[in-house]
Amino acid sequence: MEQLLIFPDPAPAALAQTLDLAGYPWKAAGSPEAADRLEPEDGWSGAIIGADEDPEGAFGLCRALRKRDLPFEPVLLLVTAAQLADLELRDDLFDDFCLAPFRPRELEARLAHLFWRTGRGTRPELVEYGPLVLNLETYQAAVGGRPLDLTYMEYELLKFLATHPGKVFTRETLLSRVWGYEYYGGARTVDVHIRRLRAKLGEEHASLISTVRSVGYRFGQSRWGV
Amino acid sequence: MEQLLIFPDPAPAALAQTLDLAGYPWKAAGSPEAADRLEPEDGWSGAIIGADEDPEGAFGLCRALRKRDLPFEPVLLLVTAAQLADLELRDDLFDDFCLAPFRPRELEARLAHLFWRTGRGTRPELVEYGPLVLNLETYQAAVGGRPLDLTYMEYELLKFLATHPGKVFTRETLLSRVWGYEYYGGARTVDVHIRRLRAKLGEEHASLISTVRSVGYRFGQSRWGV
DNA sequence: CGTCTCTGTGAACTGCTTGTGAAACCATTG
DNA sequence: CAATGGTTTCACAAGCAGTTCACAGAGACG
Repeated sequence: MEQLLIFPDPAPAALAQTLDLAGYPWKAAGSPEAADRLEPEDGWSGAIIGADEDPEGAFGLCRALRKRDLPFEPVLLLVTAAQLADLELRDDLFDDFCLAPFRPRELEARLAHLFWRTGRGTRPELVEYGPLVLNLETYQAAVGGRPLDLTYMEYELLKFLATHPGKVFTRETLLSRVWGYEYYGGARTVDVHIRRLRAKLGEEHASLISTVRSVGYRFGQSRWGV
Repeated sequence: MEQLLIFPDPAPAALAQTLDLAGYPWKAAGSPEAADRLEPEDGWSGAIIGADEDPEGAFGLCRALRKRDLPFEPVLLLVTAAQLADLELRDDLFDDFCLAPFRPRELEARLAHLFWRTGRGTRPELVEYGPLVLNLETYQAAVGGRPLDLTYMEYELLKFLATHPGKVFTRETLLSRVWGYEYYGGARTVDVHIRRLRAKLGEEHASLISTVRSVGYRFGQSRWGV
């Protein structure tokens, strides 16, 4: 069986012991670079990221994992009770979480359930909204049946917006969530990428992205009902 | 928002309290038949199934929910530590689980994440008063079902008023609370914005904002019914 | 090493938002 | 009824936020 990626390095004793007892092979890595270096031929089967000691490093690793091409590995986050509130805006960085300190039985159950449901292909590889379709596996996009030729950042920005339809994001939020938390750039960057997206979407669908003056940008229409 | 289905009936006090505090509407049902009978028009938005007291009934309900046609509702299972082993062969009956007794924060976080990954988004933060609805996430407003096209300051002013219904604010207070504490502007500024708001609310609803002569403005009815 | 595309930024341009003064209007009071 | 003080309405100008454009550095690729 493929290996699990553990953060941080060295792996917390309780975690290592639990995984060994449960029969999961694993390797610890302390950074995205280390994770790349240690990665098995056929990729990681999943990751358990401890966020209790070094939250920044932990979320950075999550982000790095999510940015990679597929195959996609399920991410289980270990957090303290105090960190629960922080998860709110980071839903896209993990697939399940477990409170630390954890019960070995609970962690095992979560791992088993996580593998079960990702093995089932529960993860949506398509993002659809109205005429827009994003294929997350092939990095392709289409609107109204017409394929879109998007660059990397354009795709990432559109993906983020399309997975949160209706919600308004400030430029700062977009910069941190799409470009990265450490990124420090001007707000014009966002404007111009929005403009390029609208141009590629074509006149007909340019209105998929609307401007909310003095606030930011919104993709699609509001969702009053849900 | 649609309602959550709770098992068993009556709902455990801790669960009911947590959901009420978090703002999730819910109904308890003790059997698949009761769940069908109580189901809202637009279906359940999800289910929280307590399996600690009556495991057979709980899993029976899960099975019944999974047998139904779409729409598919996410199922969160509450289990005791002793029951973790039972989950092994029942992966298909639930989408996430939480150990009981649970921490309210953890349950909330699991609900939010569950809704996020099943594509239902989180609950929109709404401010409602009579026919008026403000969606704080999408920066949209509607009155009597009709969308309002408000500018930034109009929206901010209306939001402030609508979150303090019945209370009278002087122009000075509004200037400092809505425009900012350091803002020094004329009192006419408030008047004109109130006027623009009333115009956009339409003749029918313009009276939502009433003038209190020599004092200021009030949103909604006074608490004395006058 | 050269070429090409992608990406970020400064600057000009445009249109809408916003604040303001003045005038009309209204309620209250003497 | 007239006087007064407060409110509504109007029109307009200044400023600001968003759009658009052109360009240069970075990075990928052959």
